[in-house]
Amino acid sequence: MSLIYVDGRSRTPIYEQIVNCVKNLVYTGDLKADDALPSVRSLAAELAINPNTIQKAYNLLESDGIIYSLPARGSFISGNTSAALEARKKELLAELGSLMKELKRLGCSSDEIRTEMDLSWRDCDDKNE
Amino acid sequence: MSLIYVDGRSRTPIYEQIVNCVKNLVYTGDLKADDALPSVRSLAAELAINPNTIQKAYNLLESDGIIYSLPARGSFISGNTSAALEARKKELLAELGSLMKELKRLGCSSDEIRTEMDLSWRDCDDKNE
DNA sequence: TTATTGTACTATTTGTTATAGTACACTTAG
DNA sequence: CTAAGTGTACTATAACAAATAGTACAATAA
Repeated sequence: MSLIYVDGRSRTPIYEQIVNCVKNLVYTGDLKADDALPSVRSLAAELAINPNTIQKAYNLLESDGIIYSLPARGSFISGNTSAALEARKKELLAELGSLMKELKRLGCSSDEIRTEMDLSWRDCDDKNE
Repeated sequence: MSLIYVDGRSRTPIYEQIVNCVKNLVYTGDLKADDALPSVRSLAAELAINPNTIQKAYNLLESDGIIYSLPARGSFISGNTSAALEARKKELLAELGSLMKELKRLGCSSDEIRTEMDLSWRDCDDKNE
């Protein structure tokens, strides 16, 4: 079973979830350079979605420099992914920033946010143990 | 000119942006109980979008208890909006939480996040001056 | 009276997402 | 060599949400 998962009820498109999922797996080290990804067809079967959706995700990953694909061979993690992933982190930090601003506009106190932040941080630890 | 604005390039639907915008204005005190909202038609004209989109947003706001509408009169801020807005804050805090978790999975350090957080906080101050 | 208000419709358009199906050239395992 | 599996490239369609277009009605306010 692969490490890639998807939430059909989410508002974010499936192909985008896959893109993010693979990026995260690379960043955490679960996937390293030249590791093979599941084939388009097998991953489609496993996630019970259309192969075209997987292909779309893989295409995006390739144009982002995260993976490379060899016809008749498979798809693999790129050798140099750091730049692309740094960009991904910047994206997420930007999201965090605008969320913060909206919360502040809503009258949320700095302490309130800090509390939520620490809570999530600790909650994340629990899952990793 | 009204305080309500919209970003046509955003992925979040226009009607949802309007809903959030009004909620924020109430929370910050820019809109108080029984204040009149722009009429469906005038706001549509001002934002250069379809009246039906405004109506959809107003309907959602009404079912959320944020506003009330009187036929042939207009739409106005509700008297008791605290419960609904507390819920909105909870929503945003939950978003913040999952964003935090993803950043942590990406290997983002607690300090890195704290820095971004402080930066956004200060940036928000600047705009309000 | 006249203009403006919220409201309620139906129909249509647009864009994105996802599915369905086919086909081709290539590699690998047997 | 054969057969299965690979990425890739198509076209067509379905499904859905979002937004637009247009009309109509009853009530209010100037």
